[in-house]
Amino acid sequence: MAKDKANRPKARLPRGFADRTPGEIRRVARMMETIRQVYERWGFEPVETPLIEFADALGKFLPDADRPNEGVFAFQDDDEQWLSLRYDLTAPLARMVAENFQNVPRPYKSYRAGWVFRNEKPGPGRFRQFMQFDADIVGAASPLADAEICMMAADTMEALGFARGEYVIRVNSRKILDAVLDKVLGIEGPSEKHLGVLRAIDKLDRLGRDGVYELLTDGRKDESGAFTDGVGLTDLQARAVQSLFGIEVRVSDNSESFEDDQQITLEMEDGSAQTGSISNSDILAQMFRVVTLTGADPDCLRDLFSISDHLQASGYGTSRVRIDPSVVRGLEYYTGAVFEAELRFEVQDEKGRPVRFGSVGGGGRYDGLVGRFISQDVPATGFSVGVSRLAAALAARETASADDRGPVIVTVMDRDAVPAYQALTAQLRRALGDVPVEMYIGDSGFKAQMKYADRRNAPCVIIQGADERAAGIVQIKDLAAGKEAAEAIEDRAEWVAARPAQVEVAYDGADVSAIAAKVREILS
RNA sequence: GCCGACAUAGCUCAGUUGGUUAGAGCGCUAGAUUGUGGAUCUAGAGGUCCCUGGUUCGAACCCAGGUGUCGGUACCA
Repeated sequence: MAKDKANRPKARLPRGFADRTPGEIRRVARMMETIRQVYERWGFEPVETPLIEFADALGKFLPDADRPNEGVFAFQDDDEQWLSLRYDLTAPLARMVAENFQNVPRPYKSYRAGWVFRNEKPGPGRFRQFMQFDADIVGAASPLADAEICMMAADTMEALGFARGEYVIRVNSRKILDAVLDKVLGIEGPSEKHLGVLRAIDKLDRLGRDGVYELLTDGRKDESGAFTDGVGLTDLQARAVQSLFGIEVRVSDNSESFEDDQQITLEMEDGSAQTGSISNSDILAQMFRVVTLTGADPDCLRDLFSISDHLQASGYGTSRVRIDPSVVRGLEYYTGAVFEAELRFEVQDEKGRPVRFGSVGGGGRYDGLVGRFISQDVPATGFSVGVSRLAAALAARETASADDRGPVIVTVMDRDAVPAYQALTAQLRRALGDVPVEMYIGDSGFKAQMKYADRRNAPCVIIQGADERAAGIVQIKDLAAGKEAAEAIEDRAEWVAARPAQVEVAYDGADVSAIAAKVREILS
């Protein structure tokens, strides 16, 4: 025990990191297995890379950069080379493919899961260590690959238990953004303004259309009074940008079903709304109209038209994968299609406030990433599931799930009989298969053992004292049923005498079948 | 990084225009109950009142600086 209060370390966790509970761990493990099965069925194969890479292999933060620790956890090896904890699973894959370029089949379809780390300010539901589950196709330039990723993402969401309409995979293309911005801004290629516009659009869901307009023009003051610089577009330019990216596609309130080509509402920049049966082709037609109005080359829409066709051919309509011009994402390395998996339902947190989970995954085409390492262009596209956020969403929907359940506990009434309890525990464990069973191994009395069982969330406890042993029986107490009965407790003496939720079962010291049968009944 | 709020028991928080032994609820440990978690009653344990300095006869309270937490915002390859 630490007697020296002044100098003992404080038990604490760095911001943005979290301990994980039994329920979470089991839930995530089950989810990951589900995702894995979907990916395998689509013909993807597993591959794993380490948590640590050379810093220069991960991106723009080079060992000699001013602040090698900005955004990424980095440290120097004993040979002074900078190493980094990976911040996503895409950059390491690109490195791995480039390093083994001669040996991988192309197109190379692979998946991997693991912890990634970001050294940035955490927020609610955002951590500095979190789990991602990626699937990527390297070496396929065709929109077929993008369409496949989108469809598989939709399959994954449904396999995880999200009904059609509870989620949607939204798709857009960076090429359209690039082409239209070149025209509107009058600047070819990437620029400060260009980036600023994309960042502003990316905040549409949080700030709303007016907030985005402020960011596009003169800047915006947030609720704490801090000021964010605007991009400095003219009113005309800002409105031109919003005419394309401001097309909001939302499910109309009276839509009960989530069939394909459902009733949806298109809100136009001029404030009008058009409601009707709208398909991805309809959305594309709308985008085509706006693109040509800005004078941009409509060829930028080619990929999305192609993806739309492939989706339709495979029977994936707007209820699953929907083209949406407001998707921006991952600003730096995406070169074409971009995807985002969005949850469309709300849940309440423990304080009753509504929580929107929003984006739980995303990805896109990154044709330049592998090419950074070798003198060859290698097209690639992929998708990443934010496992931690998804798990939080699933947990918030479920109440008291089996994931939280503890073991059946054999209590120790008299210490002298421990060998008999051990025998009973071993027999029961064998008879119950995958149901966990344990004997109480602490030092406390019987009452404390019941508290322990309660805290472990045990489904039931096995009780055998001298009386029971003499009579050839054990008591089985159903803790959950007991808890329910306890709501009506008035007088303790009566309550204890009645022994609610407790049954006697025959046990001769060898045959646990009757006990096992009763336990199974309680578990079911 | 910028803006703001907050910092008292394990948790949620009260507190005094600056005054002596710093409180509540919940939780925890135990007793009432030789063998039953959750009800009730009782008792107990648990605090450098974030840190440092200043003002004062006297600071948990006022002032300054620091640190930390939370929220917003920016960045997010």
